Amino acid sequence: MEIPVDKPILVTSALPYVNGECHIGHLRTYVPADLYVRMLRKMCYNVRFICGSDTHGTPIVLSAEAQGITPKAVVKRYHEHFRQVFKALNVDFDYYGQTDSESNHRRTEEIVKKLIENGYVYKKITKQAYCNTCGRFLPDRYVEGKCPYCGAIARGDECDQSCGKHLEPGEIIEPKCKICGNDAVFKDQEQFFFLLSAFAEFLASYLDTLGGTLNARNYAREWVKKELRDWCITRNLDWGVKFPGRDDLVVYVWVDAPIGYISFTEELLKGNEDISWDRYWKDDAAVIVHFIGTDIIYHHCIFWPAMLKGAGYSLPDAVVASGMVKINGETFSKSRGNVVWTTEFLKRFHPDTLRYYIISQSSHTKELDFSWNSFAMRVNNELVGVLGNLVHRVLTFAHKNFAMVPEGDIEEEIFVAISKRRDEAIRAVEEYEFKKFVDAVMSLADFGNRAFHRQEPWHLIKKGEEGKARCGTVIKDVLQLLKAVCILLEPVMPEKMQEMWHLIGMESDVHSVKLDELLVPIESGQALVKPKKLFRRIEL
RNA sequence: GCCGGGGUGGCCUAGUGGGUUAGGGCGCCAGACUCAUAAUCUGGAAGUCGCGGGUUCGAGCCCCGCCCCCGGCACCA
Repeated sequence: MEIPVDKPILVTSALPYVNGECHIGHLRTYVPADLYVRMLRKMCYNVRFICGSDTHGTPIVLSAEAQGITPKAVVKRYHEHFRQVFKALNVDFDYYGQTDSESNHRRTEEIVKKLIENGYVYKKITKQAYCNTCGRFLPDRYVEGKCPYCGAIARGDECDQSCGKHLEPGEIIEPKCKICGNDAVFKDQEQFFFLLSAFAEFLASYLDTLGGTLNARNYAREWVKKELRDWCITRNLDWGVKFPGRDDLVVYVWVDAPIGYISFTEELLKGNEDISWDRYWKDDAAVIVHFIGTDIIYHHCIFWPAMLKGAGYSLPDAVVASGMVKINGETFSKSRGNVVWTTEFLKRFHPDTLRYYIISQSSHTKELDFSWNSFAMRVNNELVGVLGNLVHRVLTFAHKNFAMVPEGDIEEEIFVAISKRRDEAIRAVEEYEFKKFVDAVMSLADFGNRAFHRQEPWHLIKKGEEGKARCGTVIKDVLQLLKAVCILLEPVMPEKMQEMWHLIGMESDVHSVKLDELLVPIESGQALVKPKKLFRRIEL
């Protein structure tokens, strides 16, 4: 998507559901979003980046009960955990909130009231499974019984193992509570529904204008082409945002979760005199980009825009959906131990190597198959072999023979090479092709190795003053390349590139350096220290 | 079943307004270099671009049929 230069941009990253620890699957969304934001800033856009914890819903309530603590305590614990993980990985949100905040309660109530006012919410009696033993109503996924069509064991809402038919509430035979295993009964319950069916036409045309990745639009179109069923937006729970006027009902978690995007914007901009939150969410004065995983496309491309439209809010401009992560070809599974926890990973390896791997291993919308072997290969071949080695060899050589950035002019071909890769990198980011982005930049380092080797400075240095002067030019050319690599790779590996920035004699903060610095010749005379190794080989 | 994505050398993969010898990476083989983290550089072998038809002077890219793989099929965070 081409980004309008004159508008501020709001980038959001999917809200982690805080009932468990962060695994590397989560990062597939956050790391590219962070890269995107850092790169846009280098391109001088006005960007704000927000996220927060998704705190409501049944799984958190159950998780709390299992641990004998309150939902609030569960939320607090994992909210803190995610904050720390993001900090460790340098996923640098301008604001990280949580959906149980007062302002999110308020904003959710306001939006639900508005939907009611506009005639998009209606009441309906439904059959709801109730477990007498647990003393609670059961969401469909916690009900198990026999399929009335084929007789196989089925979930409350769908015959998921056998015939695949959708089951209406109350249809399932011999319902049992999946939590305690005892019999469940169906009770009549008053629930509220969102008139999603009224938005079919709107959504069809909206999806045609939506930016972001193709997988998001295609997936959503499929639903719009079929019939859109109205959506039950209330639950019989205590934990959550109360449905207006009903103390016994909370809104479904997928109502208040995305509204977090709005309330976090409000919280971020509170007291900001230059711009207020409603410029983003009411006046259509900003570009809104959501980074999510393919598993929640439905909610972001169907429910969410319909809700916003129905309540009179601005619509998202782009939805960028990342593919799922697998481990050694298998789906994540906590029970089978097929999972890689982020904190465990970070005990062993530098966060930037993980960021690099996630970005470079596969195209953003495709599945990423993690393996320790492929991780080690990327680090050893690319970060150590190509980039780390180039930095180390040229700086060691320069330090020994010059001890500073040598005099001399930079060859024109260097600037040509940099400009070419810069353009490729910008195009890649605009297309959400983050692998292409990193590949384009790394090819500059590759270019550097070839140039250095071809000109054999280790021979030149032995050929008197003239040789030394030419040698200086070779080094300076490569340093210019490294400067460019550093700037362009900062969005991928912020910490390592800051280290490298200092190694090549730069004193500023590479995080705030803009793209126009790419073609500014590196200055001669700056002291060069004996380099330390930027990356270390991984032996498995 | 329906919808979407995909099937390109041992592995991963680029490549749609159809047009020079199908591009890159990993791995492999040979050689070079020695400034450098056994890193680097040069060269090489290896592909009937899922199958069968068709359109065209010409198709990985277009059309028809078929096979296979992956994901989704809703209130589940």
